[in-house]
Amino acid sequence: MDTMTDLARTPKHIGNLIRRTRRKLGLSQAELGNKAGFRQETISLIETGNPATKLETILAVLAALDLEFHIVPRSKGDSGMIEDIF
Amino acid sequence: MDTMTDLARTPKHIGNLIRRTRRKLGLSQAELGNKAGFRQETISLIETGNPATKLETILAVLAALDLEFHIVPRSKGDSGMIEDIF
DNA sequence: CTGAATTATCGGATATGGCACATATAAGGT
DNA sequence: ACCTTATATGTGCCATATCCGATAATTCAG
Repeated sequence: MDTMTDLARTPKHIGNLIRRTRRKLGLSQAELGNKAGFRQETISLIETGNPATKLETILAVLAALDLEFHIVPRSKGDSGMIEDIF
Repeated sequence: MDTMTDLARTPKHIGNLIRRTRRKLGLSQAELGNKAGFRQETISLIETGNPATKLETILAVLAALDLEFHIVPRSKGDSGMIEDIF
C-alpha cells in the first residue's frame, strides 16, 4: 500500500534519500564520510545530486547506511516522469 | 518465491545484470550504447564491472534497458557476503 | 575453416572525481 | 548576539572516465 522501496532514477533522488537516511541515523556528513571512507565534502556533493559521482562511491555510502540498490524493471505506473521536486 | 528484484551491491552485479538484460533484448553493446548515448567501449567497461563508472552513465544505461534502481534497507538474510562469482 | 559481427583494448585529448587543506555559509543551541 | 557544529564552496593535484579513432581478440553463423 505504501512505497516500501525507494525509486532512484536520478542522482537527486539518490542524494535526497541518502540525506534523509543519514539524518534519521543521527549522523553528520563527516561521520558518514568516515564510515564510508570518504570526506565530508564528498558526501555533500552526493547529497546535492552530483551526477558524476563514481559508482563505487555511491555503493560505499549506501552500504554505510545499511542500504543497497536493487535493479528492477521500470515500473510504468510509478510516475513515469519525475521532475525531482527538490 | 523467486527473486523479483535484483540485488546490486557491487559494480560487477550491476554489470552482469546489464549484460544479461541487454542480451535478452537482443542488443549489441554498440546498439545499447547508441540508445543510452555512450560508446560501445563504455558499455564494455560497465559490463565488466568498472567500479569508477559515473553514476549518470549507469542511470542512462539502465533507463535504456527499461530498468531502474530502487534503494532498500540491506536485507540481512540476503547473502551477507557476496563474492561476485563472475 | 572462414568471414562477419561483437567485444575488448590502446593512445591521446578533455573533463571531472575525490584527496588535502582552507574557508565560507548556514544552522542550532544557550 | 554568540559560539559551536554542520554544510557548502574554492584551489591545486593525481587518477581516471569518456570521447575519438584504430585495432586486437573473441564469438558466431555458414
